[in-house]
Amino acid sequence: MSKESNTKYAILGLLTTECTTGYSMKQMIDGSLNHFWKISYGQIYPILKSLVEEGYASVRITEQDDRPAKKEYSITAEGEKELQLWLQKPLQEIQTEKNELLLKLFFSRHQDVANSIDLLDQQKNKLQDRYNTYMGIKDMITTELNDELDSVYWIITLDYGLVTTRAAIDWCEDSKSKLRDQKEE
Amino acid sequence: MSKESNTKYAILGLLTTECTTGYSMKQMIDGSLNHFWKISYGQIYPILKSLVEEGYASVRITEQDDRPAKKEYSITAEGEKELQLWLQKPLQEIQTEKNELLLKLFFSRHQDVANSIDLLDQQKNKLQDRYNTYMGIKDMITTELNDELDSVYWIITLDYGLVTTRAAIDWCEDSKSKLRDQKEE
DNA sequence: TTTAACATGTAATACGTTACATGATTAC
DNA sequence: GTAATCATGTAACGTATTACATGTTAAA
Repeated sequence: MSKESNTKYAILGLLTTECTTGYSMKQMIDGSLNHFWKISYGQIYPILKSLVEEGYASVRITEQDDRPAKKEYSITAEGEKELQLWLQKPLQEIQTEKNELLLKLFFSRHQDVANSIDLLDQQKNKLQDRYNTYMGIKDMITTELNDELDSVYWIITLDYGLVTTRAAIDWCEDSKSKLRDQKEE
Repeated sequence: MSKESNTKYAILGLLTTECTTGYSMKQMIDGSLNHFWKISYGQIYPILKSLVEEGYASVRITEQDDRPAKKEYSITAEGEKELQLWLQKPLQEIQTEKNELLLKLFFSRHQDVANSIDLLDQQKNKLQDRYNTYMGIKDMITTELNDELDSVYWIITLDYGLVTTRAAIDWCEDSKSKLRDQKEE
């Protein structure tokens, strides 16, 4: 049983949105799926090709007056069926996500506490930036797209980023306190 | 500028603990670093070899009466210096962690809401199991190892797992409510 | 005797990124 | 003219997993 990657389904799913070209998919992923998925052109184009070969998508080349020609992909009936099957398939085990900060802290026993606190501050800043970005997107969705039926799912996925990032930010502060307390002892 | 992997430093760091063999490192990682790092034998043994070649570690073969012979590694002065440098190096950018559930939810607009709720329940159960495991380890550390100086860092890394998992569990419930609300409309 | 735990290692494969390569069109 | 955006693609490389391969010792 191979641990089949979901990347293929990310592309297939994007074919059900307004994304029809490899280029626009990349933009969509970098923009809206950014906090839970990423993908490079080095994967997108070969996967699109293979989706056509498998019968899950079709292509046609569209000439444009004002832009370079593009390949427009659309999902086939078979592709939609395949997507449905994947959506209904049970989730795989949650994989451990590597965390550089935690790895460093784990080996920081003989290290100066000041350095650990500095690392925690670095992380907190990065997390705070991320949090603000998500908040900005959420505001945009709730004010501009409140009528869209789809927006519930957008909000849900964004909220995941927000709540877990918030928890991580608070943890940074907590951990700094713990380290300062220990220093005094 | 290559995006140098931290895996080498995970091994180097383990050499500062009671772990001296590839086998015991694997156990340690699967046990105690489990929520923020993982590694396979296919990486451990080649990396240990390369650490020796780089002068960061040394080996000796130890025969045992009751067990198969093992290779015991120790960190060298140079290795410790290298580890220090890494500990003090600024954190890389936080990478986006792929999340199968969020990917599925993002493409669930035309899907039956019941299926989305089912996926959220699956995730919640997995998260709850994980949370309980972390709690068990934390109890063990706080009751049995409270005297150890090192325990602060263990607690901190564990707490990260606890607070982010807790946040994710709550998010699952929230999201289920949101989907149910929308269904009624 | 056979299973589990201890112990080490390599080869094939999968997955993903980055660099490379090309070229059109638009806006400054 | 030149930078930015649009647009597609491949080759080389890095990273990590899995399967394969081997063997010891202890406990049931």
